[in-house]
Amino acid sequence: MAEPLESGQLAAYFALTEVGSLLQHAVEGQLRDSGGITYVQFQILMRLWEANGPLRMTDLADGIVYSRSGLTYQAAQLEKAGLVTRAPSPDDERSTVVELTGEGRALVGRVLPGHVEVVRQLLFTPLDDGDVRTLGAVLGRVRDHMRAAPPRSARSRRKRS
Amino acid sequence: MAEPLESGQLAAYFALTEVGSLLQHAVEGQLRDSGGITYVQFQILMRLWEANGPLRMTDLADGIVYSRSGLTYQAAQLEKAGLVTRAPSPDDERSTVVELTGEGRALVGRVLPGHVEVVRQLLFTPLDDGDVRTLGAVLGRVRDHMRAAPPRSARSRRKRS
DNA sequence: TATTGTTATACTCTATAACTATA
DNA sequence: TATAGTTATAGAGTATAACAATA
Repeated sequence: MAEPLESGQLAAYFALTEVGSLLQHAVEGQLRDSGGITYVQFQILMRLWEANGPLRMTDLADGIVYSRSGLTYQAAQLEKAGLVTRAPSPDDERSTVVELTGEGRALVGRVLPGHVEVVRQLLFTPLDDGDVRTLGAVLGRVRDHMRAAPPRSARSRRKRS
Repeated sequence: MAEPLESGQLAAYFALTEVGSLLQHAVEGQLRDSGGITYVQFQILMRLWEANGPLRMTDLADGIVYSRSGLTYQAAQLEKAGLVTRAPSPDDERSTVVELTGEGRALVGRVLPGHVEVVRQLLFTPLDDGDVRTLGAVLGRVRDHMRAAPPRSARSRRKRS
């Protein structure tokens, strides 16, 4: 174990981290300027937006790598900003369900186009359709692999099944 | 402007962000456990390690998206930990040159194999050589494009030419 | 005057542990 | 006893602006 990566692997790894980093910073700037929200908050709002309905805190936490207290903090911020509501779940009194307000939905609608534009210009401008398909396929495979083998940090409370 | 992304683009974008995020978290855990350093600190050490000699603060800042004061802070942390030295440049008295100490070099040597192993297991296990080549080529093109068109945040002091 | 870097400050974010309440 | 979530606290990281020194 612990042989060095091949140079091709190293190049791919470095390119991936640099692209991810530059993209994230550009996106963070756009989100701050156009909506006054952070990237984490945007992720939370997007999950709620996609869900098109209320989600439990636990469901929100899955996929967004995060401590539970951190999520509570962010949910409180978003609630203060009037973008989401929190209420006890009818099904399970222990759970809190979070839902997008009209204002939250409006904010996503206002912010998303610019977000998409940044991503398009930075990420997709130099790629043709074949590149995009390939990229999606390869990274999709990697993502599935990562999800299946979650060594995350072996530090959090046992998650799910 | 502001048309939605094609679904293929969206899939590629989501896969990229999720892979980047999961990978970064896994790597952060490994760096903390094996070397007691953060990812940012690791990036700084790696740049110095690759440079194989002293670098000015400004050179260090390039490539690591970062405010200058943030870099000063991290360099101070690394100096306190005995991993780097800082000294005024002989060429330009305004500049500070940062250099890896023996201890810093040893730390990189100690941490890098495990780092590589995490990356290999998470990122490269599900990929064959062709995938890796393609991924590196496509992302390399994106990276070059991003470097050329740096809208970063149009907020920092003008950088370079 | 422009550039390099540091400092002071204030704020945001994050994690850990302790705690409450429900299943 | 286990699970869902919150709170308290404390620390690390970041950015902005003001600053000093050199080119």
